[in-house]
Amino acid sequence: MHKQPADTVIVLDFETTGLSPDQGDRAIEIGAVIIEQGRITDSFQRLMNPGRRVSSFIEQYTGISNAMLQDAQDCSSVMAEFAEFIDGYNLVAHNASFDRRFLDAELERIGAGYPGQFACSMLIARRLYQGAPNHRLGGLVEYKNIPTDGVFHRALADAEMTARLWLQMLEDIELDYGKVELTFRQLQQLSKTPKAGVSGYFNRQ
DNA sequence: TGCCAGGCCCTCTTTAGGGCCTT
Repeated sequence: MHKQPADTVIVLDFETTGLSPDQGDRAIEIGAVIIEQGRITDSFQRLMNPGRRVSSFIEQYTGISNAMLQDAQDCSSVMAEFAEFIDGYNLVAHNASFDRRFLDAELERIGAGYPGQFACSMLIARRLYQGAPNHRLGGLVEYKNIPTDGVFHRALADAEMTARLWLQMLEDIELDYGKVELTFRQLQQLSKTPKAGVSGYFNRQ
C-alpha cells in the first residue's frame, strides 16, 4: 500500500474527550475526506457517544455539547462504519501520532483494524515551510492562504483543511522539484528527513 | 478527589529540559 500515489489518501481528524486514550479518553467525532488523484471525492462525518459526559473545556473547544452527544450513535457502531470507509487507503492527519493513537484504541475495542499507513501533515509542513510562524493547522492554512469556511476544531472541517494543506504541499513540492508522480512512501520518508537535508530530498530520489 | 500523554526537535544536548502540536 505504501507504493500508492501520494495524491490518493484519506485525511482524517478526531475530536476527543482529551489528549490520551491511555488515560481513558474517547473519541466523540470523526471526520474524514477521500482524496483521489488530487481531488476530494467523498467525506465521512459522525458524532459518537462516548458513554459519559465531556468536560466544559471540550464543549467550548469543539462546540460539541453533551446534548449533541446524547443522541449520537455509540463509538462502536460509528467506528465499525469508519473501518469500512478507510479500508484500502493510506491515511493522513495533522499531528498524526495523536489521531493514530485514538484510531488504534477505538478500533481495538471492536476488534477491527486497517491496512493503510499513516503520514503526518504537520511533520512534512515543518520541513517544507520552515519559515512559517507556527505549524498549527490553523496557522498553516493562514500562511498558505488556503480558503476555509471559518469552522475550526470540528472533525470534518479540520479534515477538509488538512486535505487542502496536503494538496498544497504536493503542489509546492512539484513546483520546487518538478516531481510529477509522488508516492505516499516518499512523503512518509520526507517527514523523517532531517530538516537541514530537505532542500535536496526530491532531487536525490 | 485529584490528576492526567506522547512524539518530535532544538539546544546552553546525549547522565536533560522544555517548546511545539494534537483534544
